[in-house]
Amino acid sequence: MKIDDVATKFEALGNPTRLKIYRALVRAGEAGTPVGRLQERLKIAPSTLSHHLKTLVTAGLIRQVREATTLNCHANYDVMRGLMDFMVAECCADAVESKDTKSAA
Amino acid sequence: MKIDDVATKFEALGNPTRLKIYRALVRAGEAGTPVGRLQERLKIAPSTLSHHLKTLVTAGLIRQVREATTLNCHANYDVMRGLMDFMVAECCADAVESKDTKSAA
DNA sequence: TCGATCATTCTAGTCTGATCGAATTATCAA
DNA sequence: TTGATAATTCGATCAGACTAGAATGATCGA
Repeated sequence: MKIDDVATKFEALGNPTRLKIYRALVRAGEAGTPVGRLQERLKIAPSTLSHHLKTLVTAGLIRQVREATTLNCHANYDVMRGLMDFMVAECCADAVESKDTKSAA
Repeated sequence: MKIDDVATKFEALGNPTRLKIYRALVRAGEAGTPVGRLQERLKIAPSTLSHHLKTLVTAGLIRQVREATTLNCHANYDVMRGLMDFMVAECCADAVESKDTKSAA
């Protein structure tokens, strides 16, 4: 994952409202959550919610699947894993080593 | 870590320039990197760099230690670890399970 | 087709963030 | 103290983000 892509995803997660949406979707697991239910639970104006969902979809963090009249939203776990990998591999190789050294000392 | 704090940290990492700064600091390890060296390596205007560093410090992602005339910048590895923990514990418990189930199937 | 529900898009207002040049503060060497 | 270097703060501009009400599009039951 390129660093600009990572930044885009972090930016998407950097808004409190969007982070709550994302967390709700991740917790929902494979079943996902319809837009309407998110709206009820998080008490967000529909237009605002839709705006944030679009941002999350564009960032690749979630996807939406139409099921009859409702739109079901799912977290993209692979992308989340990619972010974690970036934090660990691209960033934290030295960090972990340093930390271990420190802890051991 | 509260969800708003997490959002603040993600937001800080959500700017490409800041993410590059942060990555450079994480890679620098315990030794850290002076502001001036960051400025040389990343080719950012001093005032812009200072602005972003302030944001990272405020978010708690890095800290600065004065050493004579230079300011040495360090990544806060504990905070990074806290972010990872949030992703895993607050978010991904179901995700990992679902993934394993899927992979096994 | 009509009506109802679900969700998005449009439009607009407000606000915050990114950037950089210029001026300022801080530290040290001589 | 003076001069030099390091870094921040100030001031201004510009672009983009957040929010939400109103209007529109999509889907299905009757």
